[in-house]
Amino acid sequence: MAKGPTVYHVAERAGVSIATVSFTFRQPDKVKASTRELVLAAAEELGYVPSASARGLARGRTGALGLFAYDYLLDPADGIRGDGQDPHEPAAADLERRNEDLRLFPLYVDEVQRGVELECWRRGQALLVGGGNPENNEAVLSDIAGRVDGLAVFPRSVPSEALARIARRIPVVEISESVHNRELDHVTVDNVSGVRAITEHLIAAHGLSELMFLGGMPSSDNDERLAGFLGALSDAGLPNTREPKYPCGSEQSVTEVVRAICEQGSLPDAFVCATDQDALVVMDALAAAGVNVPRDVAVTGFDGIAAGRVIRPSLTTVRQPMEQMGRTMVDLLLDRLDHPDKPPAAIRLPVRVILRESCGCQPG
Amino acid sequence: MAKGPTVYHVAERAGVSIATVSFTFRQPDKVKASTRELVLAAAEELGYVPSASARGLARGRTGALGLFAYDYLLDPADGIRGDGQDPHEPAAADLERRNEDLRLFPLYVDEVQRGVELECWRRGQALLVGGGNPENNEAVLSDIAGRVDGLAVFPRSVPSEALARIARRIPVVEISESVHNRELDHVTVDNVSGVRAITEHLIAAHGLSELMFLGGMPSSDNDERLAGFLGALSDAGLPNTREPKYPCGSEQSVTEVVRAICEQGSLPDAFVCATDQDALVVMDALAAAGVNVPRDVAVTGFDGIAAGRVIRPSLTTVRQPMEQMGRTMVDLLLDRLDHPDKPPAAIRLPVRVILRESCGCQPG
DNA sequence: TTGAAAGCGCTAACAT
DNA sequence: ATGTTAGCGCTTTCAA
Repeated sequence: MAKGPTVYHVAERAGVSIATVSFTFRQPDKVKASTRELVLAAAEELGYVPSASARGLARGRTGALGLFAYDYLLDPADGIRGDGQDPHEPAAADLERRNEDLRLFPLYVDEVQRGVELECWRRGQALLVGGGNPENNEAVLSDIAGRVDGLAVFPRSVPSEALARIARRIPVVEISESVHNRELDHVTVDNVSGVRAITEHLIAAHGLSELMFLGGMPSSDNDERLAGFLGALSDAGLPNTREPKYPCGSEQSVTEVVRAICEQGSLPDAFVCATDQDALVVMDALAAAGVNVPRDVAVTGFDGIAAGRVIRPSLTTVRQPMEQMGRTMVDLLLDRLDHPDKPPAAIRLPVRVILRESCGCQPG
Repeated sequence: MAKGPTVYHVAERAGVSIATVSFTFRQPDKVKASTRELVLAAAEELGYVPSASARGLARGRTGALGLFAYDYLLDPADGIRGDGQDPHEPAAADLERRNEDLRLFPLYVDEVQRGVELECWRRGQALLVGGGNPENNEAVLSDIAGRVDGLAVFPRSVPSEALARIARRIPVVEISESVHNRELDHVTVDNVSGVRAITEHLIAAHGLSELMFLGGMPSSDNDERLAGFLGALSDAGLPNTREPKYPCGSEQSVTEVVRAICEQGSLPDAFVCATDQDALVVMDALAAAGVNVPRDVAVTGFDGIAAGRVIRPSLTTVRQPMEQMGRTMVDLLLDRLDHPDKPPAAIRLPVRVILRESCGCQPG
């Protein structure tokens, strides 16, 4: 029992060759029914479980895909735990609070991951998941890379040199961030139309005119969202009066921006945020400043994370088809395996505006 | 580029033997510094990524662990999608609604999974995740089994014969459900103390006396929780007036039980529920019947899922250390690999009562 | 329809 | 300190 039965054991037991055992499992029709029964029975009795390592080696394919995501709970600054003590007692207070704050809902990443999982299982692929803090990032990543036929990654979850290296060996698909690496396959959403539509809604349905785009690190997604915003403004003949305030880098947090605006008493009519998480932060900051949403100012997000449905006021947003994006990543990977030489694909999925309370609507 | 560089290529390029290449990666100290540089450089230039299949085969260990969980979104009854149509357009309305209902928060499974992930990455183990609907369950499961050194499973996520078979070959650890299979390692929590404590709280702090235990499928966890409940009652000298009403099987849903009670106008002082999810259902049913919590009746849960913090009234519950449970599963697995002959372990982790609004307390 | 045999890429004795 | 070599368990021609 130490080492587990192999094809050899099964073959011996069934009185056939190892090739026949292999055939029985991979191409059951190629063996006579009676032989098949024999082999299957032997395998059953022995508790035979094929070794994926051996199979992978022999076939040159592992039959597994990988997913690598950053862990938004692990702050790069302070690593995975508060102290290096007992690995099982995470610096409780601190970590707990973080969990309370951030882990409330399935976020963007989780929902995409779910899509990846479901599609992998459906297509008979094993799925390896990786992640973690920047310290062991690369180790985990290249370990995974050696185990899979293709890799799905979230942007920035891994240094781009490491990614490039891996992409030389196996197909890699990146979600969003379409500009980042033009050699890779990508799946994105229609950021421009989404933000354009939600902005138009604010203007047309609520008669708002002084809108401010806010949030996020610069990224190609956010650039596109901003473009959609500006497009809607100009279509409506409105000036972008808040021009200097959009995508703020890390040196100026969203919270601080909002606080400053509140203190100056110079609220816009609406904050059009680059992501739902930004919008949540904005709403928190507004609440802290005693500003009422949507009465005093409207707020919109982008993503459609679950939290937006639950908070009060509920968040008007642009929903990305996250599960489908995950599934599409798997599609692309599997497709790429069969067609290594196709030009890089950039699938762009549609989005949907979801009107809730934070813009001033009163959803049913 | 088609097949990717191997040790042989690296060795040739660096002008050393393949063994030296191997050593360079596995035991860097065993090779002269200069040689090491040489090899590393060659590997870098070639874009070498070690094949985990080959390594696994040679070493007799894959270096990966598996996690298998049921997917609570996939109803066994109707499978993964409403129609068998386009795999990318899940029967939208239906699936969406489910997501709205169930996918609001990270549930028990998610939080445990998170612990497993973090611990795996920390310990340098790759992680394979499996799940899915009952149809491809077994296929996915045995596929995973062939790829890993050990497997963590949620109870009932897989037929027990299949599990037994796998357990013959690799260590398997089950979370909770300690009675189910006594050969396997288990990690559980102190269900009895938890429910006892929360029940005592209802009695002592709120002066309630007619309590009703409710919910869940029968399971060893729920049995223990019920035992804690009954223990607290008898300690307090209270009769279990609601005896016939506890763990209701599938033939009588929790919702129906609550509705019936409301219609009869025979509310107890409190519903002590077997899980948070049961408690949420109970609270929904009560709300639908116009019953106010906690004024008319108190409700408590068990688990400590995030949703309980967010709903109103917030849910008084017993929190399981879910992340830690996941980490512990990994511990057990890794430990078992080194000590195959140790007797089966059953780690029981402590729980914590969390007082919130649904019992009548006024937290924070 | 089945068997024989040559690898797949790497590790780990064992030699040198 | 490094090289030689024999597998690890399976797939897959090619023969029989």
